[in-house]
Amino acid sequence: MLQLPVIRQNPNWVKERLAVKFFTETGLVDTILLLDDQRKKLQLEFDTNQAKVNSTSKEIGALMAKGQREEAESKKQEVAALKSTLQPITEKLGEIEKQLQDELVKLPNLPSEKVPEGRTPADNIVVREGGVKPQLPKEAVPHWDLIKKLDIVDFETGAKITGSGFPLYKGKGARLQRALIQYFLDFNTAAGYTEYLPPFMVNEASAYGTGQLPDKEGQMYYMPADNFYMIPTSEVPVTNIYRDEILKETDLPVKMTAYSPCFRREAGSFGKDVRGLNRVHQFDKVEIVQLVHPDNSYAVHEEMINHVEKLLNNLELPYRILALCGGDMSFTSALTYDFEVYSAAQERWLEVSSVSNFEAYQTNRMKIRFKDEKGKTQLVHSLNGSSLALPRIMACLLENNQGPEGIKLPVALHHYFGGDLIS
RNA sequence: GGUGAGGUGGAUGAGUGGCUGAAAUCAACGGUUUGCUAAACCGUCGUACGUCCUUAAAGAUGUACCGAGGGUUCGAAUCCCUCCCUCACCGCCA
Repeated sequence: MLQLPVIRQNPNWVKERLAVKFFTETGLVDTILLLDDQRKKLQLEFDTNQAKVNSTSKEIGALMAKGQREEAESKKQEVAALKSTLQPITEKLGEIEKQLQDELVKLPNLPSEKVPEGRTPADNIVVREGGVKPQLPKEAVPHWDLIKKLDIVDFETGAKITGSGFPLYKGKGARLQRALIQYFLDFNTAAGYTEYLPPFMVNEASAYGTGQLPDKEGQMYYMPADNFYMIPTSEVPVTNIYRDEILKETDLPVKMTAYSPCFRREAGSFGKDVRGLNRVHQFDKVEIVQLVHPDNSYAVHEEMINHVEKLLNNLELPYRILALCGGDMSFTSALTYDFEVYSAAQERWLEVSSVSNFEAYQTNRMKIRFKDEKGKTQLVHSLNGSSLALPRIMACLLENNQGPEGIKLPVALHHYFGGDLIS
């Protein structure tokens, strides 16, 4: 959620930035300012009336103590009159506050100045590429054929147990998942991230805090009996750890990492996007999250990108880093870099990580603040990134490293997997 | 799921209708003292939204908030109702 003072101070600039995201309902900005104005007026009115009620009530107490009952009674009537004028004000104030909140939530985060212009994924800018694309032999096949041949992921049985898009990992496939999770977590904790294993369902307040609600409600699995949501990423529970907290400046940066399965309904997906492991309803992911001083967030963003890049280098996968254009960024992000790995048999790039700076957008909703050296309370900045999402990493490892003897794993995984070959 | 006890500021914890936005202690922060550390002493030490004042900072002032929401009352942390959570015991169970 954008900070009201920011909108107040520079509504036109806000509108300009929103245009970069192709957010056209700029009338919202004016509506918000209008509501804010009304709110202030009503609050002043309420406060002055309520102050009178409070002081008169005290007088009544004093009169009663002195036994002056008649005066007390007449004061009581005064209060009653005040309260009847107060009632409509209170109601109106409540309404306006709710409206203001509702409208405020509809505004996406403002893109940073670094965000490239553009409307579609084609406008994203390749920042850099790394690794080497393998030259695959003619008989090379996509991962959905490989997993069948090797019998390491069983989609049919997953569909029988649950439904399509719920893969059942088996044997070395299950083991590879475990190895990757373990490796990623070790890599992150070695870089100073504290490991968490969070709840996989969250309540409404948490889903709202990171911006899944109300924007992406349909993307989450919902458990109506308890009003819980299955997490679409561990970002949700992990960032919410510090909801409504005021940190000390010396606590910053807070660096957290967590593994979790991720649940996504992926309503509306179709075609080659969903083939095999390319897009599934349940997948595993290790996430990194940081809460940082607002002055540092862009430096930290770079640091996180380098961190994820190192991981991909260690996995010996060809990758590229994209700066997402205004039209392709998420609602809540101020700047996002996507990481894609090259899936050699499908001959396409697959997104495996998205590293974003949210500035104060999430933390304003969650009220995650810190006291600066002057003792002033301000919002921290939040960032997160995948490190990494497993299924597509697995798809690429399988496709890119296939050979006559089987799948050769990168050195970094040998220890974790307990071997160097899937055959 | 049942029964009982609770939920107060960073922590402990007092507060059963007005003098309580909240005692006290601890922690934290600033200072004095000290060769250094410790101790001692002094001071500061909730959040949000407004208003006034100011270039701003600071300051003054109002309102709300003692798990959440509602109610009673002139007046609620305090009484009542609903919900949530925590703890203990029982039941069930990985």
